[in-house]
Amino acid sequence: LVTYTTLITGFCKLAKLDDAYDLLNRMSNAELTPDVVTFTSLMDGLCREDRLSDALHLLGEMRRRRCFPTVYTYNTILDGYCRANRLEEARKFMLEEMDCPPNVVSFNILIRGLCKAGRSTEAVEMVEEARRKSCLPDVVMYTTVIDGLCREKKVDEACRMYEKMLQESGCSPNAITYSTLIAGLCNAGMLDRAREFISRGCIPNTATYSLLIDTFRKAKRDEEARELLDDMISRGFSVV
RNA sequence: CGCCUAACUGCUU
Repeated sequence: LVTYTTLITGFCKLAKLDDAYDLLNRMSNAELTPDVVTFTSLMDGLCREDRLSDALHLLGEMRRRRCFPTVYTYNTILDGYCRANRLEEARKFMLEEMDCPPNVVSFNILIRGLCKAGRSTEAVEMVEEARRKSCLPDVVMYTTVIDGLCREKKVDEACRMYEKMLQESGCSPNAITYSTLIAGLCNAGMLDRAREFISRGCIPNTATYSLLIDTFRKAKRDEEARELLDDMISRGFSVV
């Protein structure tokens, strides 16, 4: 069962739904009953193909078979609503249709949906809503909101979220957080602030450095670009 | 030990 489900998950991620369904049939032929993970993976595959209504049907089908959804299953559906830009329905689903409490991933999915829809201000509010509902904001949540704010050119507010993140217990920025924030600062032309992050505690990766160096060059600040490159080398990055 | 969420890059284009 695990082997089949693992393969089905793989096909779903590769957007090879036909192959996934083939395997599902072969499972039944082998007298194996799909479990909640199998169903969740298939629903994820359907959602990624923008087939939310089929995913919802499958949810009904699994319940009919006395196979009960978990928070993973519900999160998959939530993400399906968000992909379809049906954010109000996503929210309604979370509040009314789930028979288990949402977790931090549930909120992260909705927050990402709001950000993608250019509604990052509401996303910021939802961080507090999550906290009220005992889902402590994590690094993914903060990074998502920071990215959303940056894309809407609200870079100052993004920096404020970063500061807030530092106050949060059990949550510290990682390389993705920094590359997100630094990309936002670069796009806003705030090169000096971007550079401060590098010189402080930030964990940069190659992509972050490359973007920063490139932005300095475009701003005709070759001297500083050069310094960053040296900095990069001295931190042990291999430069081609 | 198998399923859900974040930046960049690449693939699907």
